[in-house]
Amino acid sequence: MPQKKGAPVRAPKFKSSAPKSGSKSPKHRGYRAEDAAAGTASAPKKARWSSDDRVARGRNAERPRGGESAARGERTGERPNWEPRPKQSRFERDAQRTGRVDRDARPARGDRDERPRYNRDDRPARGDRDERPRYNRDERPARHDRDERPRYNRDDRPARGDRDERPRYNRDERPAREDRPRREFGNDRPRRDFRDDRPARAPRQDEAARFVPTDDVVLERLEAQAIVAGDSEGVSFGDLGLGDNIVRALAELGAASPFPIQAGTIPEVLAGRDVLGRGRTGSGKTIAFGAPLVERLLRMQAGDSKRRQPGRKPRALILAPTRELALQIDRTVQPIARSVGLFTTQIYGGVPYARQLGALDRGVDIVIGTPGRIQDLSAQGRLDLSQVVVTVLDEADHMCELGFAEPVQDILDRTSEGGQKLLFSATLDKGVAEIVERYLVEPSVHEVAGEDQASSTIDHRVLVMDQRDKLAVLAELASGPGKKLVFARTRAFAEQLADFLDEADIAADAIHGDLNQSRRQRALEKFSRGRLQALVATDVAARGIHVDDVDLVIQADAPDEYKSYLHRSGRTGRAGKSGVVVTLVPRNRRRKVEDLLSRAEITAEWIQVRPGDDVIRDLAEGVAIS
DNA sequence: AAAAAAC
Repeated sequence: MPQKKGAPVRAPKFKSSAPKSGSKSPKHRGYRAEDAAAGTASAPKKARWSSDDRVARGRNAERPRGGESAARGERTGERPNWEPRPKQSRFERDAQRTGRVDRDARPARGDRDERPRYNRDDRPARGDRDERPRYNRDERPARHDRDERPRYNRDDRPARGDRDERPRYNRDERPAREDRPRREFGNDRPRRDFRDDRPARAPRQDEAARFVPTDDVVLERLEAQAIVAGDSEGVSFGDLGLGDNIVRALAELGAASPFPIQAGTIPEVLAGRDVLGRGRTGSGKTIAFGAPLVERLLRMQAGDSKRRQPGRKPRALILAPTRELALQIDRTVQPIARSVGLFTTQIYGGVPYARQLGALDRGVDIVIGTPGRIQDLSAQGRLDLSQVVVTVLDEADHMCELGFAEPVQDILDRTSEGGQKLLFSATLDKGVAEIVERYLVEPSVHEVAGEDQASSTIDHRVLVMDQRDKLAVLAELASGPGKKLVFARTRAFAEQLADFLDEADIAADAIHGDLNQSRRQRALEKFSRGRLQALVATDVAARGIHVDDVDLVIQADAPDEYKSYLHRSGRTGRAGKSGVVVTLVPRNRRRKVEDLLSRAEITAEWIQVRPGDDVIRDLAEGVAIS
């Protein structure tokens, strides 16, 4: 198998020259066993590197030392002051930092500032790189422009009064935008009957084939029965129809009594109806479909043997748009299922088949996974979906978008005809209409009444800044205590930002689709456990992912789609907790972001900032600002 | 045009 793009690549060892004295002794702080064995390239003095040395080792000759990046050189505008390092650098640095590699050879903490930060620096040159043209340090503009400006010192900032002259962004001076009527839930419109106008099944061979660029349009919401929060007051999971074991399992998961969306949909699911559920991010949708799904399977098998029968075919299927989300759903559903003797398994890509096939052979009741691998196994005849009588689409609107719709429909076609279908999302809209018309029968549609921004626990800020100040502002925002989730629009930029933050001594890692599954999971797990200050993500982490106590969501790039804004934001402020979302916007993108927020029906405070401003520090430190 | 999702 070819090397995965994101996997660390070992540099070939250099053979010729003899080890230098400086690295020979195990007591020397530069000592590395493998260097002694393999030999070290000519590094005359260990203390400092010449630019040639650095160039010879394939590194950016002007790469800064850690910690200075944010403050240096941004305003020259002539070239980026910071450039990405090779991908494995953060990984290796992490190994060094955590001591998993070379623990004993690692210098005492105090020594580290005096020498290059990475073991990489001690590695031999790679001869094959020498021929490639390299950036020449001597051709750079003189350093003086950078050296004159010291690293930004908070205490040297002008007193507050001096800064008042800078205009604060004034909402009222913004260009008027067309008055779009607020979307209504349409309680007075006739309820749509999805069945009667269902068209004959259309051929769909070409649907995914052609690329149709779509605007970020706000689709009509579906008619829904409003769930009034107060109605579920004092109602227990047991009252809703769940059995004792399941209620106990829910309590152990921390769900003592039902959230509104759960109170609304659980009885409907138990009644066997097709259900569309819309509850905002962090409102408890997983339990809303997971718990009644288990209860239903249990009721349907009443009388059958409770024992796990080998080869038993799955009777329920839960589809999610990302592997991490599928895993997370399983972490909630599995204990509920196990409490009544049912088994779940995860079927998703990026991992070997063997384990998944083994689990299927042992017999499984609920399959949870992503479309690709499920379609794959199913087409191979190794996953029989014909007994699936309950299918859930989590993030259903997303699952109905281009690229997902086709495999999702293929999978739905393989499930038992007439099986129950449950569609859930925080942004459920008419985008699911085609699937609904094709596969659902008289769905009952639910949403929680009064879920608008006014009732939200999330606070939105837009920081308008010079494009070239972005990195500095990001570093300031990401410093400080607490978990910061940073979103970038592309994988490459996410990777760059993680490197950049790590360089700035902010423990950071990245998660995106270019990384192998184990690195994706490891990054997310480290972040969850509080071992990272910042996790930089693409939209792979925008939907559904729950991490306790993310206090700040930073959008280094504004998203393209309003739904993405809503889902990214929803990584904070979960289950009624408070949270802050900060979007970094270069001046020339203001209009675009205004439109985006308007589609998302979000009102944010707009603030003009420069690096070092109090606002930024306060946001980083979680100080509430009115 | 990007991201995600199979090998």
